[in-house]
Amino acid sequence: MKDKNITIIDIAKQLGVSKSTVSRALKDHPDISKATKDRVNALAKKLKYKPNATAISFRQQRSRIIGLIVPQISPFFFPSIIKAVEKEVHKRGYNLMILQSGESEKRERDNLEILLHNNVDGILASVSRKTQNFDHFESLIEEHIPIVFFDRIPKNIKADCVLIDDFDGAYRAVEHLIKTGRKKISICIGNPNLLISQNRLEAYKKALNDYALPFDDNLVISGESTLEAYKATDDLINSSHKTDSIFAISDLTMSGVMQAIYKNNIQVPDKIAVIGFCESIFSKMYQPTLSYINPLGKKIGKKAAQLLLDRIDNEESQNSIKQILLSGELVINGST
Amino acid sequence: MKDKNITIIDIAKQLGVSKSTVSRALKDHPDISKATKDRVNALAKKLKYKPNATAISFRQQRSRIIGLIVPQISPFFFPSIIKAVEKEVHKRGYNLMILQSGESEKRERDNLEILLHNNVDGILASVSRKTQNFDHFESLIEEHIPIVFFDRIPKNIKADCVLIDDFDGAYRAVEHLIKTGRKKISICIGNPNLLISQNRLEAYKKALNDYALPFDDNLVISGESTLEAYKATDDLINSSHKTDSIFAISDLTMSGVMQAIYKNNIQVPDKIAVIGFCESIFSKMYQPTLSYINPLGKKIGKKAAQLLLDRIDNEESQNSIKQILLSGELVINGST
DNA sequence: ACTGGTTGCACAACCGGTTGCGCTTCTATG
DNA sequence: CATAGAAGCGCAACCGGTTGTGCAACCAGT
Repeated sequence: MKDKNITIIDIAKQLGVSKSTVSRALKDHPDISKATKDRVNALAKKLKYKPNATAISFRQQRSRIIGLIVPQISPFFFPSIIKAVEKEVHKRGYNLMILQSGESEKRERDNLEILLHNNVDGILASVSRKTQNFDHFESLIEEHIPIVFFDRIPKNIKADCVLIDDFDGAYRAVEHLIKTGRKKISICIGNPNLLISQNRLEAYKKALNDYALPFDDNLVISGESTLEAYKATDDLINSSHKTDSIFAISDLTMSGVMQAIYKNNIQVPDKIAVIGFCESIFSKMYQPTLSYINPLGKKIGKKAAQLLLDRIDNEESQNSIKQILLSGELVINGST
Repeated sequence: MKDKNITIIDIAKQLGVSKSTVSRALKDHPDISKATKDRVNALAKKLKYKPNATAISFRQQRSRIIGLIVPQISPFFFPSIIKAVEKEVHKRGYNLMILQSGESEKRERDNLEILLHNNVDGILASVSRKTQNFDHFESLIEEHIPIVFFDRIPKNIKADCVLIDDFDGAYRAVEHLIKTGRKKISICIGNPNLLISQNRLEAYKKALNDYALPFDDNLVISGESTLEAYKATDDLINSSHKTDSIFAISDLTMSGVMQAIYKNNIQVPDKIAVIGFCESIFSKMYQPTLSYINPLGKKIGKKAAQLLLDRIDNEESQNSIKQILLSGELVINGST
């Protein structure tokens, strides 16, 4: 039970003016004399008046809240996205309501409901891995609720999207391995159904092909979780396929790969080189520090937020749908 | 620009009843006949009526939003806290607005302002490392805004708190090292000004004392960041002090410690045993997997949310201030 | 003195629900 | 048959700002 807040009515009464005058005085409206404005501002300050955001949201029919749906807050590059989104959004006078789907389609739908109930002015979303049916997002678009997808986007969606250029990044990672003399390059993908796995695998194939290296199905392993990636890598290492390098397409798979490497006491990069597609912070958690393609969470967050806010703020010229591809950065460290 | 939403007035008009009747029908008020309720509910469903949460917040003078302030979303156990808080809060019909202070006192104050502007019904907070002056929190308490602190709490604050039992956990970690035969036990703390560092260091001293081991200042190292912890550990390893085990009091220091260990090619646990005070997921990122005290983010989040919601929902019996200590769990893995 | 324009403010509607109160109409009871 | 009470619904105020409109007071120009 909070104490009652000061309202413009309190100020109006004490000053013997109407509440509309107070309202306009506070917003420096030209209709109000300087003398009145000064009196109002002085009293407002004295009483520690805080405008009631709920009342304003209600009146304006806009909450100045942006909804953000992510699969998970934590692993691994979402935090940097969130940070960037938060910064951009605050800069333009909005706030953020962050919800996690936990990779569940049901919770994703529930979260969308929550955001709508809270009258968010727009939504930023990265879809859950398990979501198969995207009609909850499609109906938002039909209702013209501004929405921008990032990183994990629904198939064939008619909305703004901001993406890592998976293909480009993966290609450069593999190319880097090739250029440092590797011949039996493995790739550890995540869930094969994810677009991200597919794209990065395609790039891997293309790079091999471009450099005239054979594609060997045995060198493609997959693990949806760290543990699965660990097992798959362990199997690969102890198989007859003699890989000389591994490209791990995500933080989670990377973690699994490195565990297997430690377990088997493999020299990196002498015996096997490793390159990831991960956040810089994780590359530093291993020895030697890992080479990686940085997925640039910060850039994604900033760009996605900008697209959304532009769409909200400028009501016109919104017919064009923008799909933005951001290129990851290749950082070379001790593992290659 | 979103499409206009259906309101109870739309329903009322179509049905030829007043909006108060619609409102009551929707909430199953006894004054309304079953026939009318059925008609209202049917039409509401047909039109996909969604109550306007902003209007309700405004009228009820409560937002059903809980504000959550954390230093950072990511490293390392905040995600599990957030997840638990989110779950608890949703269960009781509230939503979460998450803000990060980024370990900055200014942003912590700004975030508090944002939450107040958004009329949150209560606040969960873990304070920034750099915050020295807590009057922004104290004035909240004076205004009787429900608030619960967790993990990092202001000194001498008169509010509910939920804490890890640092002392207990650290004691058990050191005790475990002692019982496995270590004699020259080091501790790597974070910022020495933090309560967490101080408490865990005290426990370390007490455990040594209880088991009749001498305290040696040279075995206490500190690193506020991973890099600093790395350097401090590296120095220690290459010094004459011959430590046989290290207790790292946080995820960040742990990461630094392990990097130094890898760099110096030290056998774990043969030459140096390592134990952390970290999330389970991080213990698995090293080889051998690390023994650790689990700070139980999930429990903290749940408990903190429950305390806050209880305080919000039951208006009475709120005079007592609760300070809750949760014990971490000792998990023994390959590193000790 | 009359007109036209400007200045500075008040009034009231409005946003979408909630809720106390009061008004019918119908039923039951003495 | 009169009347008390209940059932079912409408009216209007209210939450705290914002904003279109109206209008009095004043000034300058003719």
